[in-house]
Amino acid sequence: MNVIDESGILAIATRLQRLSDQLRKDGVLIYKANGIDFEPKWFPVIYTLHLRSVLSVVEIANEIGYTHPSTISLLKELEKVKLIRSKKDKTDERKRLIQLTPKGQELIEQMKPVWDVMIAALTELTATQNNLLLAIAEVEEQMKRLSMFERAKRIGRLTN
Amino acid sequence: MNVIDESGILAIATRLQRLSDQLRKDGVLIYKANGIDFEPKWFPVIYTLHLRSVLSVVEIANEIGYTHPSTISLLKELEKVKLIRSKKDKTDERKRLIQLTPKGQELIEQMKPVWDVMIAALTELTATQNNLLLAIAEVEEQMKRLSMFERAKRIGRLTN
DNA sequence: TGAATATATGTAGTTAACTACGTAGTTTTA
DNA sequence: TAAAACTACGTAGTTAACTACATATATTCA
Repeated sequence: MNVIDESGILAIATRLQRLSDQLRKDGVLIYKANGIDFEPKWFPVIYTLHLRSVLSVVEIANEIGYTHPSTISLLKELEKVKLIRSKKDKTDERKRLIQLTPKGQELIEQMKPVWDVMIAALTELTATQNNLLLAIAEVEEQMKRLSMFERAKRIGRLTN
Repeated sequence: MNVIDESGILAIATRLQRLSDQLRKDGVLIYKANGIDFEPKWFPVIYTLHLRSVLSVVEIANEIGYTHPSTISLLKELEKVKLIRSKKDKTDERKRLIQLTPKGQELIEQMKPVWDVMIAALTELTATQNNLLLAIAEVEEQMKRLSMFERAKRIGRLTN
């Protein structure tokens, strides 16, 4: 992938995605090597419920930064493997309240030492001159102030 | 997305992907605002052909770091909108040689000033304390030396 | 030189996110 | 207090990458 590396910042979206994919694939391998039946894509939901215990579908979606349909399909999977369960909110019939099952809580306890190993491996990987995690946070912050599109408009004085 | 931001490095794959998506979406808007009919996902192929002029399917796939089936589907789209064309390699009948059409070359000339604006906007966005592009390159380099999985094995002394 | 292996391309099906749209409750307001 | 607007959830269909498999041509080697 010479050309993409050399094209510099224009291909940054491609490179971000590729890096994300690679890390996620390694995540799968690490869980598997530890005998844990868990997919990295479930992490945001499970971790959120670990911290907040009972949340509605949309609350989870907001916490993890996904759309609610994406969240619903994750929740369906997690319900199927019995890591979470849900019940109607009695005070607001529109809402479905989600929480971990005992099995889900046990799995989290099993995963905690694996998470520690992952944190260590990731910290090692990203402890370079320019820290990736900090760089992401900084760029997210910059984008909150003014998106790439807004910046391009300003720079290029677009009519639109 | 409070929880994900707070969960730190464990959710780094999720955050990388989200950032990539946002940048790509803004890319679409910027092309559109400049009256250019171009999708950011086409960039790697088009930019590669711009630099190398004639390549086979697999050569392009390697340059852009995608699998060849993904590359084939991009090439199909690009052929449909007549930005590229292909012909059989006479010395090796297995190969299909791909190149830009005149329309493709014209479009590149049209896009160049837009690319400059994008480069400026992205440079502005990522010129923070920890430079995102450099951080990516550094992590890619680290992963080439030893993947996250290998590091986790070493750290956790896994049996597998 | 023919059999085995390797390479190039292609197809089918999967995945994990998305957008667009619909419905049912809840809240606000005229 | 009925209509309008909003909120929560769900479904259907799309997208952009992937893996697995199939086939045709080229190369290597016994």
